[in-house]
Amino acid sequence: MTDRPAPAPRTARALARETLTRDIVGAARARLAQDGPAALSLRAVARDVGMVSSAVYRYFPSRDALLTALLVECYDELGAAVEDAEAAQREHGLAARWLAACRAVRTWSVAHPGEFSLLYGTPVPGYAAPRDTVVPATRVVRVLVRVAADAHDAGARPVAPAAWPGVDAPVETVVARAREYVAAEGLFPGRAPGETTLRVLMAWSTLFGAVSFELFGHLVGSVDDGAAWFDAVAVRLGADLGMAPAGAGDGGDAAPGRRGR
Amino acid sequence: MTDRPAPAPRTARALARETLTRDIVGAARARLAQDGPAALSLRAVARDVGMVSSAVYRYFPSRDALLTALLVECYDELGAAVEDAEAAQREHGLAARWLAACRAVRTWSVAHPGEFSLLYGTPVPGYAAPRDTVVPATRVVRVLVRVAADAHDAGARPVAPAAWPGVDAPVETVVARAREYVAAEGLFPGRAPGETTLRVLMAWSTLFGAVSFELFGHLVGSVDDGAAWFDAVAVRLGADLGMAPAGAGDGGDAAPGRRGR
DNA sequence: CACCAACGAGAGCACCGATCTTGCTTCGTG
DNA sequence: CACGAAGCAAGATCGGTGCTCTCGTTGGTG
Repeated sequence: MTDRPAPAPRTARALARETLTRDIVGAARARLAQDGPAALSLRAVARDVGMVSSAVYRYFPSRDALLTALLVECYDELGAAVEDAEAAQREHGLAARWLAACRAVRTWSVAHPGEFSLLYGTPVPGYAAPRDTVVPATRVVRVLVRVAADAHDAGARPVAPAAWPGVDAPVETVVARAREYVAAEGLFPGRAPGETTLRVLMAWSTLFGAVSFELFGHLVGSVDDGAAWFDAVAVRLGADLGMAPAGAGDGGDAAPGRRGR
Repeated sequence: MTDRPAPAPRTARALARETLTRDIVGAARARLAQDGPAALSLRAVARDVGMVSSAVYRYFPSRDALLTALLVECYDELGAAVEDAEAAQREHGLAARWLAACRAVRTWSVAHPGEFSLLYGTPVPGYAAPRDTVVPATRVVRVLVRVAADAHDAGARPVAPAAWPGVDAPVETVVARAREYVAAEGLFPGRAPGETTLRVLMAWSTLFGAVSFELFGHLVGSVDDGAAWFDAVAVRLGADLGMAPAGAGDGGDAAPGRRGR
């Protein structure tokens, strides 16, 4: 929780423990990538590392703890992939950053379907994600918020829909908690508008849904080229946030809302 | 596959088989609702119906077959719920129909989280959904397409985004297969526009993502009121399709696209 | 050096899906 | 009506799982 500088594991035992722990996680990672989270058997990973199942319990108190370690590792890997992809486009404008971040989500997920299932699929029956996982889990959406914040700074505004009968809750209260979090983390210059905040959360839901549908086969017969489909989705999500590519329309990096109000 | 009229199970044996099969599915359904699909044990449902595990294999050749039966039952239940909700609003305009269909997706899913996990969660490791499941699985998206088609008929047009650099595939080809399906099923009067088709698929992905995030806890800390959050999402998805509630704006049931082109 | 904690191995528990054999009941038909 | 065939439930069995316990052994340290 606080500082854990890992002060040079002198003893051979501590060193062996560290490497063995990594070996176990690595073997579990391999099985996860191959068979998915539901088929991840503690005994199988024990065999893979040449141990007996009971010996693994010296390193992880339960199968759930091993799952948690994989969870944070995968969350961090995906988060880093998205962060790096976005950062690499920092010179190429908001649209390029948004598109790169979105594409990174799909790229990593398609390359790691088993890990994706672990992160975002059906939770394991009796398993409740511990606190350690929530911070790495937010890295992706933080990138999306940051790009949206810069777009907002550049003048991008999502179009607020007209009032629909029977839908009365104002946007600001729907995403009140999200706005508090964004403010507390300093992700937005000033106070994040409710409409933008909602659209980012919505975009994240859409990205996840699109990847999930593609990976789990809910789009067979409707979409052939997953990458092209995802690009089209990402472009529209960006446009819905008020973004426009550089050189399009009025020449600004971000176009203002498509209709005044 | 062909006609299977189930010609009045005369014999007591066939009747007992039918009721027992229903009992097994019912018990499995109860366990599914309580513990989720991963914890669905064939032995447990056998105990619930007062049988030995091996006896269940007289009725279902494997656990996967039982899962398939549950799958089609749940797909049909969700599909019927969405169809009924939409049909009930047929007199109240397109926006009301769209909102009702969207809400029905969430309502059923929140009421049946275990079943939702089975339908849309991580696929069971070695399980591949058989052909019997694809038709019931499409009922929800068919409703969405039908409402979008009627909205298109009334003049609703989604806004096509500006061209983004690096994204070149035209919309029509991205959703070509979906358009073929829609045309073959006669869901759209005339040929469905690519932009509308894509937006419907996108909306379905968003609805699924929003429900999934809420059910699996990916929104804790960001959204408190799941129903209000979902309403806000559904409204924007409808607006992105070009819909507007009756009486809003120019008074039409569906407003034309918010910006010319 | 002597002690103790960490360690790996093995046996064992309860549970799982799936298969096979063994009798018993019921059905349809000669 | 009777008898064979088919359907049926039960039990044993097999390999697998997560997890706990008890052993020797080994490594680090007072």
